[in-house]
Amino acid sequence: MPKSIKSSKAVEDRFLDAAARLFRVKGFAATTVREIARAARMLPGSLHYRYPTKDGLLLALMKRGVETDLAGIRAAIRGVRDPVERLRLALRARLRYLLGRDAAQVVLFEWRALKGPARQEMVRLRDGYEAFWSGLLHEAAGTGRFHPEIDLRLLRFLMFGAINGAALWYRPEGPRTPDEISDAFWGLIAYGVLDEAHRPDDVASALRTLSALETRADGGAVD
Amino acid sequence: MPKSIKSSKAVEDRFLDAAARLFRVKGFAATTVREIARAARMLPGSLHYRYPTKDGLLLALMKRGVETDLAGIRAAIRGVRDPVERLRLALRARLRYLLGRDAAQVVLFEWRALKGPARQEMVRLRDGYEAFWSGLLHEAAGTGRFHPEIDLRLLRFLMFGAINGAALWYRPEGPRTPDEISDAFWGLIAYGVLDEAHRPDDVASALRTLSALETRADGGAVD
Amino acid sequence: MPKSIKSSKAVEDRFLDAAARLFRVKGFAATTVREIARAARMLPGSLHYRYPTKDGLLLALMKRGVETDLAGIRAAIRGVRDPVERLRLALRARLRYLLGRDAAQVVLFEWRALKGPARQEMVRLRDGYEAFWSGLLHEAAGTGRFHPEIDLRLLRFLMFGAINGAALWYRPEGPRTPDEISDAFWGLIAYGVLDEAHRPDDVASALRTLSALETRADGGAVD
Amino acid sequence: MPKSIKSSKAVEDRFLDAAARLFRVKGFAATTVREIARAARMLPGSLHYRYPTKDGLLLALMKRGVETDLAGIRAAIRGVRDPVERLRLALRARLRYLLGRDAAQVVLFEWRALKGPARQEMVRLRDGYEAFWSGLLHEAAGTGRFHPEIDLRLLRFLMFGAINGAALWYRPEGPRTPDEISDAFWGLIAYGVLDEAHRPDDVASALRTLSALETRADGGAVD
DNA sequence: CATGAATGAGTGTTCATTCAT
DNA sequence: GATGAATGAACACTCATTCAT
Repeated sequence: MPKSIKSSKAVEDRFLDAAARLFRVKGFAATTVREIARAARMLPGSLHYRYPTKDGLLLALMKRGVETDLAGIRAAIRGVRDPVERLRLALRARLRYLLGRDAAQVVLFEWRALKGPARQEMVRLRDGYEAFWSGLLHEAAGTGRFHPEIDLRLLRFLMFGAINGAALWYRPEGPRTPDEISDAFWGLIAYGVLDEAHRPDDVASALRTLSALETRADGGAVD
Repeated sequence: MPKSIKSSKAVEDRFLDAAARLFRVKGFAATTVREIARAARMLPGSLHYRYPTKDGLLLALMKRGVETDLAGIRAAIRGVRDPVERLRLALRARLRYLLGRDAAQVVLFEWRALKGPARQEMVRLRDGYEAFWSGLLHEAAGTGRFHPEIDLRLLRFLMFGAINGAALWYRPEGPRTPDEISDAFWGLIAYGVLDEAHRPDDVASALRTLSALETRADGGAVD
Repeated sequence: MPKSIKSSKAVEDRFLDAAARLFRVKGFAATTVREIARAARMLPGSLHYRYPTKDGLLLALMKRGVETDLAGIRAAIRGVRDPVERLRLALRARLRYLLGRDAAQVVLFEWRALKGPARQEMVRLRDGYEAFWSGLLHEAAGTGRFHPEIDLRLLRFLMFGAINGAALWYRPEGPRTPDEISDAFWGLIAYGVLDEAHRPDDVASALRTLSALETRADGGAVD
Repeated sequence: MPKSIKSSKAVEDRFLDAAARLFRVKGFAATTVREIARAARMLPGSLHYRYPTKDGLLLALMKRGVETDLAGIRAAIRGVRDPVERLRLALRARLRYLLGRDAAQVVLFEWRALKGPARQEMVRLRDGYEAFWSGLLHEAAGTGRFHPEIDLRLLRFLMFGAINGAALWYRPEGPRTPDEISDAFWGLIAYGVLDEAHRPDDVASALRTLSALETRADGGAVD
């Protein structure tokens, strides 16, 4: 029954899309299932038929979000060899996805709403995602073109903080495309703010940070 | 009656402290006023006596957060002349506040929950805060030690994204103090990731971004 | 087509058996049609094909219960002439049915759930059943071996109360078979608890009760 | 605050009385909390303020029922010495309570609705109640006026089955008072149905039943 | 000032029933 | 005959807010 499978998938997507938009705009807790159903042009009972609980809907949304995100990034760097360039392109894909899909922002801000097993599954998902980025960073650093003193884990947090933060201020009608913003961030991170003429003699020591890695309370360290 | 004023202030602080902690852990919408009252060892009726609405409580919390934050930053840079150093110290103070107390973290993600006048007041509060940082950045850039092509607004977003993001991953038992994290971020931003030997000849063009400023949908642009 | 009739009957029995068990364990109102369908290894739609309403299912269950019960009792007393012995054997058959299958227990407590026409039909069913027992009792009393002062309607209630009550405390793994329990009840009812040496002189007056029959609110009196 | 305590107790009683009546007429599962609140002339939220869950309301109702029942029975037999007469008076009190208050019947039929800890507490309550009756029966048998072959546990089930069953057929407008019904039952149980002239020679063997006591699945045997 | 009982609109969820396939 | 997706009214329960004391 290609018809029924197709329509079933389409119905689920309608629910997930509607939920993603509302969760992004109003937040998970402030969004009612009735609003989601109405936005999907269905009735509350029908939503419950597919997703028995509101938490389950959020989890399904987040899963789809992470998968789509990773797929987009992998496609963006496919065939590119230079690890530093791969990092730049990955950042581009990430920001493009973050600003283009509602689900991505939901993943960022609403994971506190999940409890118990659903939360654990989300943590697992996120750890996998972070591990992927750790890999990209290690490969880029492995070229020898990075200052050797740089703490890659803090660098990852810096990059992600900047990129994710864009979800809070970006407006589609603004003057820059996501790609331009991403490249600008990358430029700042790669080359620094200070003119070369005004740098201290020993940049290395300024970049040096503690080497011990903290251990994460909710799972092992990725980096 | 300094006594009564003091005790009144203390009671309000108990409510705000309790609310700050709960909002951070569970989110604004997922926290009930009964929980806040119980955490402050009061009864729901008493909470409503001080803060007639839940939105009002969030707004008061945000106001206190911005004031405390700004006071900490101003104290940190008092007497320091060099604008670049002032920027570094301000970042330190900001992260110290963000990681040390619960209060302001709620500002980052929960303002979506506010509606109508409360939301407008929140936007005004945030705009004032951002204007302060814009001032710091312009002064630093005014030294001539920044690459002239840098978009200060994007730089502010980069810095704030990184700093605010730390609220999501920082653990007090981790290996670094807030000051160390802040300095490390500043080091990366100031000097860049790439070794000087591997930079392109024309860093300026890589840093150049569009000059037009986007207009903010929810208020005027600050920068 | 004896085949299709047979299979149709078998399917209906699967539904009724599943419903009987669940109604006994959880009660009528607390049992969902989905649970019944699942227990019968069918889907909700299929259950509704046979029994369009949940009330109808309960009614069908009750009908089957009364029919099976009466058939068992009739078989047990077939060929026995002595009306008192017929009464003892009927009690045995009744308890055997009640404890052996789930079906009829639901009749005892769940008819409150029915409304309107279904409830009237249930009352009719029950009245017919009670009329059968009234006949048995009148025949036994007609032998002249009963104390003449005994109110046969109250005696019927006593017997039924004891027998039906067994459905609430009986455990198959207990020390007595249903037949033993029934005979023990019959022994107590027939011969009394008090030793003959300790009876009052005038047992008759102690047994005498009012002769007027109450009228039933939900239908005519059977006895 | 005698006022508030008194009114608080009165409000709780209003809820319990309303719930008892509705549970008796429609059953626990078929009664909505809105109906209970309306019957108590309160709003749903107010009911929830006193009884956070519907199950808790049922449990409170049952507790009050058992306590009131026992208190009535104890008052009825106070000062009476003859154990057989005490038994007769206890049965009277029990039936009077059962037919006079809605709560009692709820205890009889709705305990299946309780789950987990609430169910265990109910079982404990019921065991205590049954133990009280066991005591009455043993004392009566201890007079030597009972047939020695009688199984007291089965006798208890017989008595309770008859008495409890009355809840299902009794109508206040009927021809007999609860006391008359109770005495009639007691007469039948005490002296038996069969006229002395028609008894078999060996009543003892007819009354004899197995001596081993079954163990209860949900707790120890009381008798 | 502080309380806590009461409110009632609204929430996530349930479930008997319908019906196109 | 059988299916299972869809329905929507109803459910138990929540909770910000009110207000008499």
